[in-house]
Amino acid sequence: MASLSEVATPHIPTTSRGRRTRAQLVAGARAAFEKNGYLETRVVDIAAEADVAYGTFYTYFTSREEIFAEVVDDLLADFQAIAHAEPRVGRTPAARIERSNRGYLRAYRKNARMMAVLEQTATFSEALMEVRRNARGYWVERSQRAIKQWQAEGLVDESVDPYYAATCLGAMVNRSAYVWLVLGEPYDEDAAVEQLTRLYCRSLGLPTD
Amino acid sequence: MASLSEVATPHIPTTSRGRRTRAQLVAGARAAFEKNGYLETRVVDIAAEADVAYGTFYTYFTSREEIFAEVVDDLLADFQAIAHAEPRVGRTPAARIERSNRGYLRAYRKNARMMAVLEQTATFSEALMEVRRNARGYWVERSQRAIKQWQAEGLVDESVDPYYAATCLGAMVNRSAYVWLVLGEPYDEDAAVEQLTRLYCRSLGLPTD
Amino acid sequence: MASLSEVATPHIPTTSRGRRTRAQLVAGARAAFEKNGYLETRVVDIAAEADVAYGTFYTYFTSREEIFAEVVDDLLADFQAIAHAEPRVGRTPAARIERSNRGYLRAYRKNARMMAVLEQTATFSEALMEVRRNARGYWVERSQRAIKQWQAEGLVDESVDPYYAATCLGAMVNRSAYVWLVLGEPYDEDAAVEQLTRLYCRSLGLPTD
Amino acid sequence: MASLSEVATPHIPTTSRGRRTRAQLVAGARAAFEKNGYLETRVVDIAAEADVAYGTFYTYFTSREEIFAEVVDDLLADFQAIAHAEPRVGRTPAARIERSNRGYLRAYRKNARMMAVLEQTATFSEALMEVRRNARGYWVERSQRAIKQWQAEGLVDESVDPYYAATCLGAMVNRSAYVWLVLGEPYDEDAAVEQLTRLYCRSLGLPTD
DNA sequence: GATGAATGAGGCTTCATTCAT
DNA sequence: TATGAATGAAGCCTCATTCAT
Repeated sequence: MASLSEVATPHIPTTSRGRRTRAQLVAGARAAFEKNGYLETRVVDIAAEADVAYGTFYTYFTSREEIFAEVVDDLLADFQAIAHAEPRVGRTPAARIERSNRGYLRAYRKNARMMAVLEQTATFSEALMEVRRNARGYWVERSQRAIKQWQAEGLVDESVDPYYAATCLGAMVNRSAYVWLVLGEPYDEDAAVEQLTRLYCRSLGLPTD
Repeated sequence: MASLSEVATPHIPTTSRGRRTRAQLVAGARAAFEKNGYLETRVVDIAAEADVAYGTFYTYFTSREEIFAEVVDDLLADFQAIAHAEPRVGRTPAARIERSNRGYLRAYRKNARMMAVLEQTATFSEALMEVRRNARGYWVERSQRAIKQWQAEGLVDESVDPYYAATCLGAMVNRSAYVWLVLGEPYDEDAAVEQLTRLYCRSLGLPTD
Repeated sequence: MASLSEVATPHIPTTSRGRRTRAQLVAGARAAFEKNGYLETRVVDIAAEADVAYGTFYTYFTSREEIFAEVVDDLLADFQAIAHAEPRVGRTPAARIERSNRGYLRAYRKNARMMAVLEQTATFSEALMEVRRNARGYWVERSQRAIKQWQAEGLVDESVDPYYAATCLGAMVNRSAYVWLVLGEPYDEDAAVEQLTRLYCRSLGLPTD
Repeated sequence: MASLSEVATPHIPTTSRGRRTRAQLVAGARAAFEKNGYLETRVVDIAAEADVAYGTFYTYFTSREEIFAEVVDDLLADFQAIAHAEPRVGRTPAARIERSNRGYLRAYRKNARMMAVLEQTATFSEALMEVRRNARGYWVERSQRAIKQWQAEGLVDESVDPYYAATCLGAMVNRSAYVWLVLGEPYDEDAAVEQLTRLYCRSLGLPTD
């Protein structure tokens, strides 16, 4: 997954004081974005959250876009880390699917506010649309490969198109997480994982164990 | 479904000339929103698209948000109309599900640009979030009732939770449409409907006919 | 002489009220530039001098540069008009030179403050340097042609190089005007014209009448 | 001629390291001013050119204006030195005038970039206007004395006003140098000196040798 | 002394909304 | 009713100067 902030060239501090200030700004930016969304966040809000003067923001970043890119990079890295931290508890397809779903929901829940902001920005920023596209591509690609593998093993019948299945089931998990964790529809994590996994497996004709 | 613009009290023209101008503005607004998204659309753009003077906008609307509400009302009405215009070709669950999915995709495709804009605005406007919540509620409610009915008829087993299933499968259809029609991922409508329906049915344990 | 504002595309008002406001802005800009120089003139100063709101400036101009270009165009037109309004009182070279010098000094005096501002801006703006270059070229070209003519008539000897003479004598008149009318060195217009003309004629070997 | 920086009280370094740093700053300032003009030169540019840290600038100078004053002092000293380094090759008025003109053009050429910057700053800084006024006064005063002397010797007739003549001919030389060396109009130094001197002498009625 | 980070005042521009014709 | 001009609040960015290490 490409880094969003790769192209950006923010000022890199030399001193430890500078490193501290820069980190404060990134943390402050995340707090501000989570509190007010991207659109309603002003540079002055970021500076206030970071507890530095207005002008200090521009010592390290040239725009709100630039610091946002860095916050998103951190977000995605954290998302991946949490999602993949789930313990492997079985080797059956259902176990793998459940593990993936649980990791996804957990990572989403831990970063729900920023995921909402990312979802927001992806609707008007071409660059962030690309970021989301890449993130989606990553999950869809993984699923597609697994489905093909299961078809090769005779576990999934050939009437299933791996591309459509991966896209649709990915959409299901991603959007369900949004509905529960951003829109705030009622849910229980265990039940959600269980039902998501059941629907996922049965739609492919896989045993639910 | 509540109308977004119910609360607003827009100026209602008495003369036919006024009605024409007002209609031009609504059409111009939709064109402008579709072209540039909500955020990048200025009142001046709407007036220009409508081919009326800047100030005329405020003869009929008090704000950009107000005219947007009206555009969204029209959008949702059109969406419903198209979605429900699908011919009933069978009485089996699979036939009903396919009809619903096909109607949804068709309606989405016909209004894809505005759906993208609605998706955008729903990320920062509480009122529009409510509109989307209602639209979602409508589809989920319908599905939930159908699933319960199928369970009563013994077609769907009791391990399926109607609320989660309706939520997740609704998310699947809604998000897949977004991925294909807004993000532009490749798809073929017939194949998409067929696969969506297959996944939908099998996840519930329904025959795909 | 090319117009500086040719490329600019300012908003052209439709109504008479708009025309009045725009004219107020141009007049206010000139007043502000004359009072504080180009560098110390803020958009807010121009708006204040024009007695309009801050934002109104941007209804007609996109920047301080743009309105300045228009003020300079007006300045140069006025300069030319005044300089050429001198009555023709004789046909001898000395009479023509005196007439030119008197016209130049008079036009300079009537526009001295803006000439100072133009001189200032020409030191850092490539576009305005070009304007000044053109204005200079106009006068030098005229002189050069006259000198060649006088050489052809045997009034000026061949040791004079028309290009250098026109350049140097143009520099003399132009800079003397600056010294007297911008720097404020003491001078009397009649004496200045008389002495300038004397030096000019004698340097070329022309009779001073 | 008064020194521009006389009133200022810059920090005078005690150590040799300090002296070196200070000298680097002055050299860097000149380089920066010549590169970008006064207005576009930032303190950070000066520090960068001098290869010292940003804050070090303020160890030795209190402002951009202060270091500029010092650069200008150096400039004028160098100008004088070069202008006066011309060998005395004759005692006739024409020889003295030619020597002065040649020295002026040579000194101007060697310092053309900074002369342009000085010309720029003199349009908005009262202090630098004074500096230029003094420099001008120096040359005009010298010429005026010479003309009076020549009048006493019967070499220049009484119709010439020494003040006007010195002012105008000084303006001619000064502005011609600017036109050639700052504006970049084509010129050849020998021809320029020759023609300037010819015009200068003949305007006063002096033999050109 | 030298360094590089922190500060915040100042000026610019946009554009939703109001107003005069 | 239609028009298009006028308004000014809000947010952005720069950079001279000050400060902590």
